Amino acid sequence: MARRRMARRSTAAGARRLDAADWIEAAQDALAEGGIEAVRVEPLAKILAVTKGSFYWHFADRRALLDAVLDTWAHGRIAAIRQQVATGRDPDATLHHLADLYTRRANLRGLSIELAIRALARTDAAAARAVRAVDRARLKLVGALFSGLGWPAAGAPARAILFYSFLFGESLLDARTVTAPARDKAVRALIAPPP
Amino acid sequence: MARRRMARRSTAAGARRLDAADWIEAAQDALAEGGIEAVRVEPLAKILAVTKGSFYWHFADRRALLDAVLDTWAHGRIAAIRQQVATGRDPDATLHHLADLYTRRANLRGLSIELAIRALARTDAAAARAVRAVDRARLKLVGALFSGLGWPAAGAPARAILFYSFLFGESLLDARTVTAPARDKAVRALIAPPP
DNA sequence: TTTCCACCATACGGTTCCGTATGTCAAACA
DNA sequence: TGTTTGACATACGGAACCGTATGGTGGAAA
Repeated sequence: MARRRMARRSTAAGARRLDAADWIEAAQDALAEGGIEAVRVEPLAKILAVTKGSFYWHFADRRALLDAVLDTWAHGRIAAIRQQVATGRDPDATLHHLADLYTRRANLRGLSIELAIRALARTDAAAARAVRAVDRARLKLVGALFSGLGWPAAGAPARAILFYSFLFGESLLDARTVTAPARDKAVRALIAPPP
Repeated sequence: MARRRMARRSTAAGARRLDAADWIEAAQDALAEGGIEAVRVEPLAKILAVTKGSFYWHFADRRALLDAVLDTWAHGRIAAIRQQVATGRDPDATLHHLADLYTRRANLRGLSIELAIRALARTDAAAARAVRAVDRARLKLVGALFSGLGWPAAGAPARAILFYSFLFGESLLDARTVTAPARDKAVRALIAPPP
């Protein structure tokens, strides 16, 4: 439930008309809650309280919706990481904030979407492309943060890989087995300056 | 294609009869190559060159197959990690060997199955239980390896979490963006003894 | 040899979903 | 006010699957 730009156009009965963005947002919700196999045309239509006649007005087919979701996700994540590293905070605080977004479940919906897309990327070429674009941007920018922490040019990229791998990997481990103190300890070890 | 206990029973025409284990193995193949949505009764029957009449003889329903796959996977992974740490090698060599199994794609099929099951675990309770059992065993045993490397009792569990999070997370990143040298550098940093 | 049964084939009904074709209606427009 | 048109609803055909019911068969036991 991100921005709900309300009442852009509404009939007398208050029933809004939909556009492609509404379908994309509903698809992201389904992706977060049920994975890729929950992103289906007719169930989404039911959730949006319309029929699939609406869907096939806005999209050619289901594949077009998936591509739009991937495109929206990739552009959004790239814009987000650029914004995160441009806040003027020091690298240490920025990295801790980025880590919190995933490990502390500050953005559970975003995390679920990300994991679903990365799972899809193992078999879907378009998803793999979206992941590649996001990874390139993140590893570049986060690598610069580690450089700012004092890591040499030869070590910063590996540190950035370590950082992001941990964030995604940790969310795949059993949440009841990974205790919060151990997890936070791992995060601090990752963000620590070079010896 | 693990052990193909061949010709346990075969007809004159060479057409083997199947048992539940054959279906589980085929399901694992499908899981590795197409994710959970590829594990379907009729497509599997086609691959095994039988009809689904065979399937419903060995299993009550599709859910029973999934549960059997999860059970087989969990027991197999727990037995495997116990065997890995009991080889008599020093902790450093054992950890590097474990890391290679994932990061060097020495066991791509196993990795794909693992990721598919962990993705499923986000929405499926039985899969979550299987993941929990495996994580408990692995984190305990690998934590002991880090203790053997010299990490204190207060730091070894976090190190084990870091280790396994990295392995799974790294395989979710774009393979073309994560260079092999940077990846290996990250592995060495993870397995390094405490400062 | 006959019987038996594990294993599978065949056939079916039912559900869910995709995609298309076409009708409908309110709102913008002329 | 009549006409257009964007945004649906309705209805349909078809495919893919699930699960069941029941019949067939080959090999081992009796």
